Amino acid sequence: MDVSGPTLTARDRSRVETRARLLASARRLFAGRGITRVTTHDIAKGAGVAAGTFYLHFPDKETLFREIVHSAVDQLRQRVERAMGAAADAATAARSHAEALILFAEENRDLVRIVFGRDHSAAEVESDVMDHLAATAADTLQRRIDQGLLRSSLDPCVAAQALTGMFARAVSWWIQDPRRCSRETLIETLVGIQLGGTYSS
Amino acid sequence: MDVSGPTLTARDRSRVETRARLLASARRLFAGRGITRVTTHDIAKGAGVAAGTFYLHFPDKETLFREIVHSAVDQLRQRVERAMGAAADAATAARSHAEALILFAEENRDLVRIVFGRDHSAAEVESDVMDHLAATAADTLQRRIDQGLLRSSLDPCVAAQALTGMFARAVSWWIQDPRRCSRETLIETLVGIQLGGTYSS
Amino acid sequence: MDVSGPTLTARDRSRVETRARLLASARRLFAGRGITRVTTHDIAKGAGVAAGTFYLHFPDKETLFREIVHSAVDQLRQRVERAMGAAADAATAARSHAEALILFAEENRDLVRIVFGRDHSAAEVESDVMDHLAATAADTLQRRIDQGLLRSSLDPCVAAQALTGMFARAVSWWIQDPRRCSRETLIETLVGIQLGGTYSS
Amino acid sequence: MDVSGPTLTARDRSRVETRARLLASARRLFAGRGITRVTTHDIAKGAGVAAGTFYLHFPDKETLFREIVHSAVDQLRQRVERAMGAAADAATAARSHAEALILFAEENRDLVRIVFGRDHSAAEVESDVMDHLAATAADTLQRRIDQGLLRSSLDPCVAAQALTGMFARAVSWWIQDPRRCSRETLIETLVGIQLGGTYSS
DNA sequence: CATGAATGAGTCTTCATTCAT
DNA sequence: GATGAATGAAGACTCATTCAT
Repeated sequence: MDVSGPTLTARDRSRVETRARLLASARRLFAGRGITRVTTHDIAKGAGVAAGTFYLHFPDKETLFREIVHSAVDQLRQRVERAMGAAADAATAARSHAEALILFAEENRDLVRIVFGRDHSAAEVESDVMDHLAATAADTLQRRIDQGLLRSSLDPCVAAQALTGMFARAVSWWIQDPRRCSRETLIETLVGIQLGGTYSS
Repeated sequence: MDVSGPTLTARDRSRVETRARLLASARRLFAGRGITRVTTHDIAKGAGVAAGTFYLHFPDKETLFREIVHSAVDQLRQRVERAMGAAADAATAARSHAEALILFAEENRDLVRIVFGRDHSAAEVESDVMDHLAATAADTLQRRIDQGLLRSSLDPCVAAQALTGMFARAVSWWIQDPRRCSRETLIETLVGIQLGGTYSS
Repeated sequence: MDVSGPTLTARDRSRVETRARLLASARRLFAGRGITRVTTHDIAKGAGVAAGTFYLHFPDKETLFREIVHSAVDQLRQRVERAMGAAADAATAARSHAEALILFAEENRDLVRIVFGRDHSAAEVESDVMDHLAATAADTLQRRIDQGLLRSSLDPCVAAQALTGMFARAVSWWIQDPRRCSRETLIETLVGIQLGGTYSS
Repeated sequence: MDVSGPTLTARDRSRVETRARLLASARRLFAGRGITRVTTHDIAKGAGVAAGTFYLHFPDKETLFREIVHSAVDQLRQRVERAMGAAADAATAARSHAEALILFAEENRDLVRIVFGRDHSAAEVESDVMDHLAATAADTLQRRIDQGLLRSSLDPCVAAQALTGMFARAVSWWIQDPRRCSRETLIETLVGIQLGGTYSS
């Protein structure tokens, strides 16, 4: 298959593989025990390498965790963009957005639990993620304002924070135990609030 | 032996005072450095007592922190109840609710920052607070459903999580730096979303 | 004996004792293995206390070592001052000085070996000691210049460095193995150089 | 297979060059940070070779350092011998000796600082150097005794240690900051002590 | 010869918690 | 009740050294 020449030497491949195994080991352990209760030694052992090897690939546990989360956030953004790009009207867009978000959460339950769960030793990383998501949301809302789609009484920055908080909380609450309500109910409610608020008109 | 009232009272008073000083010392230090970077020794020293005394009043740092937060949450609930009880209609109630929340946050900036800020070593406590607030919100929403005030497409549990997440995020974002927007803008937007969603009708 | 009241409580006494035992343990271990090959754990164990106790008394190994050395240097200075104060003329003073130095070295062989020996992980501490001794020597020489006792072709600063280096090297060489020459020979030679140089007139 | 001369020579040359670059890299780094704070990785990287290559040329850091120092000491000895060989009388010899020493120190400031400076992680190497220099000095002094040039009250071994210590300390003190006194003053004082001691006759 | 990824023993340091006084 | 010295488990991180390629 890979006939593109020696882009990766055997050594490079091994390096990349070790790194990947450390990443996988960390993700697995973090999901099970939370970040603080996992040591760099645990991660190395879980990856089948020596303790020192960890530091050949990551400066510390925090940085490794950031990398895991950031790559996930990147994926999420791509998904959401693709989902919303295809939407014809506001209602469809809101629904696509919610569906993409929830699907992603289902496919990355471990990560959502680590980042938003009770033992979020995730600390600053959760903040970074939220800031990032909120910033993206603010951009989107600004565009809607320009298109006259947003209610004029809303401030885009505040609304971005509000919606980000709303989704993060609702989705992570649901993913904690998906039996809490049907996926459809979750989507309906989240989309409903966006489209018409909470009060019956 | 010594069964005389005053002595016991004096003892009790001193006990209560020591406890209060520990609480105050902890709150002050937590606000400045975040929970993980404050040791029980720091708290004791800040309260002017010996290290061991801490354990005469609290089993551990976590419990002490819980107590600080829980008493604050209690206050908050009383305020919100009082504020909303006086409201005539849905719009007024939503506004009163938002105002009470924001006023409380302003009066307890330290605490909000500790619980919801970047370095939320608050960990599980934030979760507890959110769960508590969401449960209260769910009750309120259920009552509104019974009164036919809530949109029928909304699930009260999901909506409660969503609104709690929305407020927590928006208010803690604003309190981090109140120059980010005027208090009025914040209130308008949060109330606006509840009353009519984000899209212009 | 100690009827001066409770200047030291039992607790203080225990604290002081622990500290003293750590100091003694360190000195013993340093002499045997050199500083770098002694860990704080070793010192604690040697003193019969737990590892953490070390840090209750000293911020680190280096500081502990400095304290050992500085108190010894203080003693040395007192001895030398006393010895030279009683001297009538230059020749007597030089001899008293050398004798005091050598006596001190004999009584503190361990320390001399640690500070000036082969494995002087003593590092900066040796430098500090030498700087200190040289500064003291410079003062003494300056006084002699004022009294017209010193040869006019000598710079007191340079001479202070030279004499300090001379004594440190010769004495630590001898203390390494006192059978290398008799104490009298050592003294004679060191005093002789000071009084008349190395060449026969 | 390849037994042709030139190839082998090229190989050898590359081997010699790699070795030289490691030596140069080490010397540069040692001067800047002191020995302990330079790792074998640093040295290899500074020489533009891989970490493992280091061990193809030197068994360890210590040995490499010894080599640097020993070659310098060899140079020094040659210089001093040449300088003193030409001297007609004792006074001239002493002056030539001092001048050669100081000139060498000026040309090898880095090395002097590493070996004798504050952070002499040089450890045992300084001792070796001093022992070597002292042994050489002892030989010289013995020869002078045989010629009747040395004061009879001096023991050549002790005097050798004393003079070695004197020069090492004074010269390294001066080289640390040559503005401390003029080169002439330094020479005058060191020669003066050798020729007539410290006291005015 | 050179490479550089991997090794893993070795240390320092922190801090919640206990307990004799 | 208060004290504060002592405890000791726990974890992060370094770096000389090896060895398969």
